[in-house]
Amino acid sequence: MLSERHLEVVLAIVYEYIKTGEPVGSRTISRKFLKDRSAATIRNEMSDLEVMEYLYQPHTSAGRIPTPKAYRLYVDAIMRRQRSFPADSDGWLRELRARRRDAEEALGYATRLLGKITNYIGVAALGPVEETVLQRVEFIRMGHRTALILLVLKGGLIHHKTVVLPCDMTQENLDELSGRVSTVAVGRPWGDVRDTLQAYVEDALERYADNCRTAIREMDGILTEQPFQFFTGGTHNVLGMPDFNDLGRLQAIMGLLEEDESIGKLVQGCSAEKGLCITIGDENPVFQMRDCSIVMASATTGGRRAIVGLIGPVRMDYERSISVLEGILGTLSDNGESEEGGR
Amino acid sequence: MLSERHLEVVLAIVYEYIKTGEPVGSRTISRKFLKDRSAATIRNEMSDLEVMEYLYQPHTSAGRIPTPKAYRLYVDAIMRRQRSFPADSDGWLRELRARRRDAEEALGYATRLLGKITNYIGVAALGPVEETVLQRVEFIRMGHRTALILLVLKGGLIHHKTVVLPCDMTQENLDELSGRVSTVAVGRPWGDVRDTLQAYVEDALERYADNCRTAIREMDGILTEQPFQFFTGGTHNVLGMPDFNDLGRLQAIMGLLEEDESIGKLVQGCSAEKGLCITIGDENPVFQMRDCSIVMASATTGGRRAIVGLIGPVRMDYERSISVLEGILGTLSDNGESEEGGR
DNA sequence: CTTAGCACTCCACAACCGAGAGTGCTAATA
DNA sequence: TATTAGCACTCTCGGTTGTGGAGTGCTAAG
Repeated sequence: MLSERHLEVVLAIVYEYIKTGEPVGSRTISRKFLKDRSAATIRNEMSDLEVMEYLYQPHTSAGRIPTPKAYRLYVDAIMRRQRSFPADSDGWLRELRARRRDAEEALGYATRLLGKITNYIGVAALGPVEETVLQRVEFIRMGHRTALILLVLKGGLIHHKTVVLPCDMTQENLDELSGRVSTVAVGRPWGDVRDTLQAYVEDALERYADNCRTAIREMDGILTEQPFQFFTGGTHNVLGMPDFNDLGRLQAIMGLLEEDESIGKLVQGCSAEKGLCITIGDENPVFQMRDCSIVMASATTGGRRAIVGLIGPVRMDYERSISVLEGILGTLSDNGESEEGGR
Repeated sequence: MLSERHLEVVLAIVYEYIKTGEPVGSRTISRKFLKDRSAATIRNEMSDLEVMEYLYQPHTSAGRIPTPKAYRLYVDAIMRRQRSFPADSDGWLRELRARRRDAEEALGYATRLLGKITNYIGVAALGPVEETVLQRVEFIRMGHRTALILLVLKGGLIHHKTVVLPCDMTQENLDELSGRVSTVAVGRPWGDVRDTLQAYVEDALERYADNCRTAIREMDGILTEQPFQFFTGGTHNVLGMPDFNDLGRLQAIMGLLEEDESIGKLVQGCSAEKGLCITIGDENPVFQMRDCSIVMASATTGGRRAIVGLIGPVRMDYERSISVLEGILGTLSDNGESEEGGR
């Protein structure tokens, strides 16, 4: 198995390779990290590590490059360490805090910020509100047989949708309808009242039964579907990187980041577990991203689950990425001020 | 000046260069376009065109490449021609039409669609509503001293903003306030009623004067600022293109497309004049876009001014781009069905 | 177990060369 | 006078060759 020194060597190689991007030779390790051992000794270790699939050589007589397996080792190691905020992003964090009121705007800004600070790609997914409690319901007549459904949720989130009703209604009728719906539905979780409401309108409002059914169906659609929203920022950052010199692959990646479903797939691994989550290279569910790693974490902002992350090359600076992400996340999340690791 | 044949030659060169991307030689022109003239004759013309700055050579003994000046000539020429819809995008247009109800969603989809069909970058800017007529005003209490301002405009556009008031108010007070504001402001252009409203609340509601002033100020902010919204789609399309082999420049371009102001600058040239508008290479106001051309046009969708465009390399297929853009725009714009050129 | 020494491998880079495409010029032609 | 054929010249592109350097694997000695 892995001896203590094997571990030292492989971690050193990952560290060095992340910094330089060049295959790492035995001399380098001997000179910079394990000063009391000669290059030849290191070479033997490296040879072992190669058969264990922690390293590989692009060709004989080149240095070694870490495999995803080695990165995993490295990442697990630094996850145990304590980190501190990067100092340079303080001003931006203030700016971010100012936008925290609107979750969508905040996440949009956060992704751009992540991109700017780290030079990787920032991504975010904003989930539905944790508990959907209606605060206000309005039906507004827009034209013949079309009405605007307007729902204000507790917490200030607003949903609206223009719908076509089976038959025309005056604004007065609609007001009456929204009044009745309000008395039943406002202040309680939607899940609890939906069926009650259904029964109630069937019973009391048989005059507009069709319209009511449509309206409630639409409301239910709005409130239970509540799709994730996705954000990206700084996609252009990875353009110059030597790790992405294959433009075809890079194009595939950029293409994915324009589709909501793909981003959804990427972050879904994180949605389960709490806290930081890192997928390296081909660990992640979309094969086009095999050259990328994703560092992500979840938070609650404005009562909604959010996943914020960074996409970079497998050879990304995980340590710094984690720090920055935690900084952003701390600022973003509902339990306010810096709450972890801080300086 | 430009003789008839000079023109023929330069147009042929642009046409051929757009198709192949290779410098065009005199033989090619003689063989494919001006069959009754020899290569030597064409060479003389080309020499003239070079001193007139319509063409240039990347090096001696290469063919000629058109300058922006030549592209301008070419574009002006094809603008005069009648075009027909590209047949292949019919299914997508139907899809687009289905989303026309919500201008924002429609434009988002339109840019992605443009990207997909043309393999260039789709952009769009959505302006403010032409006439801001309030249909409904609500103030909703969210917490101590914070309230949600909810404005429904004629046409179905919704604005909302959470504001902090100078002093706390009950929901009843807020309802009264919104009732009063509604009676004055609903159904008339905001510009006409703002001052009336101001005077009225000062007069009749001196009890909440501070709050009213804040509320009206915020409303005015929402309704008069009404910033443009911007959309992009298919940014990854240009990645493989040989015209953008300088990754540094490409990165600058992609960076710009993430900033709203930059896109604003790019489309502002179009906002003035009606109809189609093409900027070629360094004609456009942002120097980083000197390798790009933009084909754009404006429309009205959902009562709002929209500018939709395509960004491609200077060597883009203008003819096809224009066709596609017109197709999209026709589907998108308020006066409904295909209204120009169409098959 | 560790290390110095050495032969070997392979890449990266530069120099070189020839083929091909296209031009400019000149002199002949209609 | 406008057009064209012919020809020498230039420049790029692709392939080949050669060299320096970095790094390895192996062996034998400490």
